[in-house]
Amino acid sequence: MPAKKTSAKIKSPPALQPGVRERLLNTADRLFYTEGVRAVGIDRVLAEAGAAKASLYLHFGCKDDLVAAHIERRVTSARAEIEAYVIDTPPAERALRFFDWVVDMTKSPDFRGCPLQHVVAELSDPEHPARLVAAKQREWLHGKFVEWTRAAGVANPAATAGALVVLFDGAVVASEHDGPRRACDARWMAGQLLLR
Amino acid sequence: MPAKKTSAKIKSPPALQPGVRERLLNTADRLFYTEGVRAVGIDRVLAEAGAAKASLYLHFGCKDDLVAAHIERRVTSARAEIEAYVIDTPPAERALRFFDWVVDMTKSPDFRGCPLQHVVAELSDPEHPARLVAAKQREWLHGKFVEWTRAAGVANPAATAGALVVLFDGAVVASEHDGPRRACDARWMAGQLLLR
DNA sequence: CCGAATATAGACAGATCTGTCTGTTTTTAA
DNA sequence: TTAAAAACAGACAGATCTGTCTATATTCGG
Repeated sequence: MPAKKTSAKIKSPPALQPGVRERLLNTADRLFYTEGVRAVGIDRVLAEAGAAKASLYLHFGCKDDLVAAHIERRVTSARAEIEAYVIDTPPAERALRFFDWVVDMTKSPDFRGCPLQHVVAELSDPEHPARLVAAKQREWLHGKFVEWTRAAGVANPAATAGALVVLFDGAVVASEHDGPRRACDARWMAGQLLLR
Repeated sequence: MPAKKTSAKIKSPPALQPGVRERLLNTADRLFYTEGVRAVGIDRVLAEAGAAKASLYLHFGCKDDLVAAHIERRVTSARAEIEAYVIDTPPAERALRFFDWVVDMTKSPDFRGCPLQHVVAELSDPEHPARLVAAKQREWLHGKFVEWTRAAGVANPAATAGALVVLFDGAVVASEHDGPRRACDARWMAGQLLLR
């Protein structure tokens, strides 16, 4: 019996693989983004995560909440990425710098559009928990645009911020369809809008 | 038994209701757009169309092809609408006029985004018949933008056309999330881009 | 060392999905 | 009038979906 303990000790130098919750979320995040939240069933997630069904329902309650957690993770990581991306740029130039990040993102080999837009397309109920998270993120982004356009000293920061939201959405969707060149088009247009 | 025939004659002054194919497509088009192509099952379409399952599979072959027919219909009607909308506008101003149409569309009470974008979000396979139809429509729209920007006499028609594609996509997506005000933002930006 | 918490494994229920097939009824056309 | 074509009605198969439940194994703190 001590043998078991020994093997257990060897097995867990703190964590050889992440905890089951993390594993589930990693897998769900990848599959949901790649194939769509309605196209991917729970059994798929469980199998690829190597987890038990009870674990999923213990940690997330139901599939809808797992989808929401997936969106939540995307939102959190996007915010951190963006903040880090513009941190070394003078505030006045951050709005334009942001579109460099967008271009980079669309050039990533596994880029497949915006998970927030996908979730809105797939889930028609605006009260779905995942959509509530998405809506908050849109407010956050709009707020950032207001902040950056103010810093840039444009004539009408509020209106310009709205325009930049359109440009961002367009860059992502159009790049999903036509490739990253569209994100470059968007960046160029943002420059036109800001540098005057 | 002649009574039956009589009632049949009365019943069909050529067509009191449209043919079954048309009825199916009407219903599918509405449901697919409103709730999503994966969220709506065949039985739903059959029930609301008042049609038999055999009719659906006779006329459309499989669900994927019904989805493609739904997109095809949207594409056809959009082209006709757009052509009609700009017909009385001088060619040089048609690009901008087009964004008036976009604003109108986003103000429609049952506007819920672009069915083509939705289908791309929902169906991850780029070879899905519905996505092939959508891809063609994007080419068509881009071609229109090239035509209109040429007529407008801008410096670089090709580049401007690409930018307008981004603006269009952004207008539709952002309006789906934030309301038609975003389409107005897009129209304003299109004006900035074209009037010089 | 032991009990509580956590995870696994998988059966199960109940619903729903696409697609096929068999009949019956209605419509249409010769 | 009659035969072929079209539509209806719905059973059925087979797969898949979410969510619950039971039973067993593992992990870990006290």
